[in-house]
Amino acid sequence: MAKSEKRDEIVRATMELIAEFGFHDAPIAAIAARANVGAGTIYRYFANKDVLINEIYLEIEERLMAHILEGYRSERPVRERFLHLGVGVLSYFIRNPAEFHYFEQFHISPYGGAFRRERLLERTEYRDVFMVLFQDGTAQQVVKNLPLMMLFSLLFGPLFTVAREHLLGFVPLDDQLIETVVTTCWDAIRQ
Amino acid sequence: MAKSEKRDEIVRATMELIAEFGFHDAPIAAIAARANVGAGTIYRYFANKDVLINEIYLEIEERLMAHILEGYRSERPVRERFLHLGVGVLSYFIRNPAEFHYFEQFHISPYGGAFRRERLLERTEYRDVFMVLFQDGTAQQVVKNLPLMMLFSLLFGPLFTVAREHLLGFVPLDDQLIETVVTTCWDAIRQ
DNA sequence: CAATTAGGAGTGAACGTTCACTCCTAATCA
DNA sequence: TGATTAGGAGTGAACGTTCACTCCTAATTG
Repeated sequence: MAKSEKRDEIVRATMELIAEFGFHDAPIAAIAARANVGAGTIYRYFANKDVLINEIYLEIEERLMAHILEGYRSERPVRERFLHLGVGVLSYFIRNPAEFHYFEQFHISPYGGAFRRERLLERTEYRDVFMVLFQDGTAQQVVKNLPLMMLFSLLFGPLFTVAREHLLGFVPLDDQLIETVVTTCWDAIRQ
Repeated sequence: MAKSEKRDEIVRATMELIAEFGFHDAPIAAIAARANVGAGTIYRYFANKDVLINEIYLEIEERLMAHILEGYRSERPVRERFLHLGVGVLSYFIRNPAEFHYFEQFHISPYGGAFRRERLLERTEYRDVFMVLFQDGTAQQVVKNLPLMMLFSLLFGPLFTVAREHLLGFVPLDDQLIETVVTTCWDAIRQ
């Protein structure tokens, strides 16, 4: 196994276990077993469990961004960009359940709150692309004039909730319905 | 202290600690200390920690329902009922931060998934009032013809996300903006 | 063969849970 | 009515278990 393969296995194993059992029930011993490495090996790649947990979040964010920015054209109309990004987020997560559950649990837990507070002033690709989109939208008066974070919430709230319901088996999602959900979110924020 | 006062103190302490530190960092010792009871006392009221955690969720749900059903008139038009319930949920949670954070963490964690699966076939006041509302809406063709759980998601997704952003200090919410958020959700689901 | 990396038994701390005991209240008795 | 006893809620030290993390040996690499 190549060096970075081991790191990847640890990340994958941790993500899967926390997605399935939660932060409170994913001990290092279980992570090591699922990753097929020794417990000590984990500490060669990560200073401690908290660092591991935080880094996984960053990795998921990166992969998600890479996916939704594929084919994204910032010169297109606001509505088209909105649909592209919304569909991108939703389709990525329902194709990657473990990443989704991990992402959500992290985001809602005190980890997520602390993380976002530290990041408040940082510029991130993640924030920028959505910020620019919504700013364009309000400037062109095609989007309601609401606080930026509220527009965020009106997109991500439904997306995450629908993804969760789908993954729990409470609502069937296909490409057609994904499109419908995002269009419906657009109906909410459009002027 | 009357008998049930102790139970209430335990519930309150657990809720606050889990809201602030998460499931993984709210040990029984800390709960007992904050509730001003002995550790053993907790086990006179709850069989074990898992039972305690699940019962608190039920209690929050009850209190929330009691709040939003106050003044609810099921004979009024769909839009008016929708606004009443939406505003009720959002205003309850931003006035009760610990309950909100607890509710969210529970809901998104594996606890929540297991809980909802067990409950699938049960009838609950909670489900009924929203189900009837959305059924009326689609029957009267004032609401989009979408799966019930998707209509749920299009209301609760934004509400919870906005509440979270507000409680983390990322968006200021007043009665005026609460009304705006719910109206905006209505724009999403209305035909 | 030296240097680096991996492994997993070992470690002390912290965990949920228990249990022998202490009050305090209220029923019973003289 | 005052004295005695019974009952049960409350307690926190103690228990066995599990945890995150360390450290020394073994394996691998160049």
